[in-house]
Amino acid sequence: MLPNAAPEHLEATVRGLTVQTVDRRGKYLLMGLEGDCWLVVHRKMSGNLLLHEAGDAPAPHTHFALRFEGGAELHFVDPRKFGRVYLFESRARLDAFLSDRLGLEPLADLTARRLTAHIRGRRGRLKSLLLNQRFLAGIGNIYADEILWEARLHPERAADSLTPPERVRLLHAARGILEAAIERRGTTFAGYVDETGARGENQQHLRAYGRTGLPCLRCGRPIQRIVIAQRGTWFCPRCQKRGGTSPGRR
DNA sequence: CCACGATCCTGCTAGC
DNA sequence: TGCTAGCAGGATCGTG
Repeated sequence: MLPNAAPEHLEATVRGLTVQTVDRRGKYLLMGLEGDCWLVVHRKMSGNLLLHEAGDAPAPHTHFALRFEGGAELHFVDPRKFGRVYLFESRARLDAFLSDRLGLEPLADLTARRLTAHIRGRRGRLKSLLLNQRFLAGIGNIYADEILWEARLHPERAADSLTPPERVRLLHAARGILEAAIERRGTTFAGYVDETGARGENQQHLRAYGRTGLPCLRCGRPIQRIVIAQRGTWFCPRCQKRGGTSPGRR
């Protein structure tokens, strides 16, 4: 789980340094330590970061822990072992890593003008594009489906075929879905919990993801499941027409 | 630029 | 009840 640092090197480098900042870029958690040193965590599919008291027995599948002065410990628990912890020894190297992988932040950088410029020449399907972290950073399978449902856009629409009003709908849906999910402290399906072990609430508000056969909450038509880019994809075949115009319009 | 499949892992569950 | 195949919130790489 340490792709860019040997465990001994990471431990020796980080030991004794104060955590000065905690931030996020896409799905990467950024811990800024003294001396321009950066610990970066990606939870991938099954990782959880849990705050423990010193001496608490680590949960099964605990692969990494930081012990702080005063006795708190931050444990990285990840059954599937897809999660990763990176060490960067300067902000410049961290930024190079991030900018290689991540596009615009939907909650910070996204404007209609930038979306328009960014989407030009993208002939792939909307769903695939939303999952592409180099396009927009931080959107995963659940929120991609929720965003497209909210925007009333078919997941297989060619991205560069969107009209200006459709792009505005996509932009507003991306912001709105992510803001609401954050407000509800995340979406807990299999095991996601926050650092205190608390589950999110957003799974109670999903309108497309996982709702095969259940009535669309806008029009009543059953939600349909297809597969795009090897990922389950849920949408309303009436509200999210391939061609564009949908019943909620006008 | 894009689609697809394989890959890294373990846990859960639907179906037999 | 017990077994097993298939699937899962992600990202990367190779092939075409």
